[in-house]
Amino acid sequence: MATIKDVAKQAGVSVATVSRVLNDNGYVHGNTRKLVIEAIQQLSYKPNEVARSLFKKKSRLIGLLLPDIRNPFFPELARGIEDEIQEQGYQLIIGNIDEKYPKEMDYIQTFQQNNVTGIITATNLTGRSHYDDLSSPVVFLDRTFNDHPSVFADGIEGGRMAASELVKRGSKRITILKGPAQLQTAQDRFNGAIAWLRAEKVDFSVIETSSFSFSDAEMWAKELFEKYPDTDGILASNDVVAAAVLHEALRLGKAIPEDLQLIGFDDIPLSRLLFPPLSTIRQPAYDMGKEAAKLLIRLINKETHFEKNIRMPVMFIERQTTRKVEENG
Amino acid sequence: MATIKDVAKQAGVSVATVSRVLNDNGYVHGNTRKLVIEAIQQLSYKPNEVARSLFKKKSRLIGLLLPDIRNPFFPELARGIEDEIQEQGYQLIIGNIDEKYPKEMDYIQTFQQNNVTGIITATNLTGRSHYDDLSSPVVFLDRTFNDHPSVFADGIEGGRMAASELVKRGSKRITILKGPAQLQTAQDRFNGAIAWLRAEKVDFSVIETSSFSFSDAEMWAKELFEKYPDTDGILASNDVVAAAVLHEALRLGKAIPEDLQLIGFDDIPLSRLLFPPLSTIRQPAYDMGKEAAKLLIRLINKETHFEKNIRMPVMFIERQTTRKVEENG
DNA sequence: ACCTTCCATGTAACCGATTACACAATTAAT
DNA sequence: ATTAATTGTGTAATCGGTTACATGGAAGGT
Repeated sequence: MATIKDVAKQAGVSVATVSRVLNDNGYVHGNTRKLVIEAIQQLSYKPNEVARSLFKKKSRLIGLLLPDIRNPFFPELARGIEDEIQEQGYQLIIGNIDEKYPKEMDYIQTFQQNNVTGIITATNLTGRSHYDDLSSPVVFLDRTFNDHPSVFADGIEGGRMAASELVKRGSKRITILKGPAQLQTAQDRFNGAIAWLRAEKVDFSVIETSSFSFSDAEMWAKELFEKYPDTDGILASNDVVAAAVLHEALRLGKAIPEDLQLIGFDDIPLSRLLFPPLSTIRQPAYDMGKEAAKLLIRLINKETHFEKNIRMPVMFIERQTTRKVEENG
Repeated sequence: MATIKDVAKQAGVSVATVSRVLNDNGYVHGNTRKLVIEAIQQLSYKPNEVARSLFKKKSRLIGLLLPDIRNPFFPELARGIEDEIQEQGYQLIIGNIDEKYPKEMDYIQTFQQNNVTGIITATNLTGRSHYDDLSSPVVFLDRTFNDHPSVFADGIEGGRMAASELVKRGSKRITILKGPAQLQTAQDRFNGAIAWLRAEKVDFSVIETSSFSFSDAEMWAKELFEKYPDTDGILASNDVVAAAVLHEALRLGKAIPEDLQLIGFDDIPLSRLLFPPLSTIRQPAYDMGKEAAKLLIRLINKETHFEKNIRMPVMFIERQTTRKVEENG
């Protein structure tokens, strides 16, 4: 790889001049600039980002912290982020945390050692302020944390929407699968739903759950149909859980959506591939990623006067686990 | 952030000595070492990886090139890689290529500018040798390319296995969805299947396809059942395509697996969530990621005498789109 | 006692960029 | 014409590490 010195020699100028044309600052004579550009092309020179980063104390790297990229919601976020930052010349370093505090600390540490210029975190460990004394800006994605900048979907509205769509389509005895207690986003959905159901005086029951894993969800699905065999509308804590409920319902011979309606949450790619295709409350994951990236870049550029906490709209996606409004009970 | 100079001053030694204890090389007196270690802890000093990388011309970063992280097969690979390299203190930079050559070139460029110490690529652009003159080692994952180091699943055996399982369970008129022509892995599966079917003189037909996308697959599924309405065993080019076929078959009222058996390929997380859960040929994606990472690290460390082209075994995962062997034909 | 070898440590060059500062040449202003 | 401001370029310090080399003292061999 050619260095800035090689370019300088080739163009017959000093490295400072080369650097000036590279960064387009300071004074450079037109002819000199041409010579330098030619030299750069001839040597197909690309500046060494590491050297830059060392001097500037800022790289073009952005760190992304996720619970687990295998969870189908996160690739969407990651891709949204990447598409946005890539245009600005940034790169993504990812770290899977598995809800483990030491891993999170480790990654934050390493990110800093690598001079990352910003961090986006979608992890769920709360109550610790390990994000407070970082030199680089941090954006919280799919969660909020104190008054830190954040991008999140409107879970309360989502819960309300799910409940009302179910009732509007004729369900009378709703069962809600309450998501993990430590996840604010899951609680928002739950609270949004029960607030609406109470206000509307609709009968409902609750099954407590503690994870989003499919195999756990299979158990809760069984529990659900044992405890509340005559429920006719289920609000799952997310789409993976909804898939498990759907399985169990079909296994029990329930007609969906005729006997039983079901709404998930997230709209992961899987949801439309289920049978019947799952009605769900969509979080715009890809766009949330994009927004988080935009927000982060604004923070990096020290812009002012922009919204630092972005609530993204959710949307009811009507598929075939809910009935048509016309045919409601 | 404290620097090595701060540590040196605090411990009353030179930076060289600090560096020696950090890297555990050269001579350092026991007492001096203790002083340095204390200073490091007091200042909670962490070496700046950027400075290291600049001098060594090698970072602790590994580049990963993928078609699209949203495709459910790739998060598994990525996670396998990450778990392996993370133990060795490496970080992952990811790039989504979308099968676009300029994007691939861009990322390779940027990786080099960042001194990545190795690259793992799971992209599908062939016929160009843009990997030939890189200074860092490259591992091809889920594909092979000339004699470059690679990790891949045994597609030929997978195709053979899928065909034979279908026939063993009673299917007589097989239809094969032939995957995209430019993907070697897809062709291997196809060739493995038809070779076996021909040898066994089993009747089969072929539907040509050109992508792995679900919406395209919905069309091919329709085409399939129009052209070959009496097929009783389908071999899909992967699990996403299988999901589309499953939808169409259920829509047409086929009894699965009684009237029609179906086998996918990959075993993505979705597959067990389909209804009925999909029988498939499993590629050990997570382990393939791990193996690729191990292989890359061996190359980085310039080890010798190890296998540079690793063929991973595939496995038939029996779920409910195939019949039991006992109840066959 | 003298020479060699091993230890222990420090000084300074180096990695490849950016930029403060110095200086010369040109242009503008009075 | 003289001074001031602008333009163009180079030298060298700097970022934070690693390591080649130099140096000096202690230990070992004859």
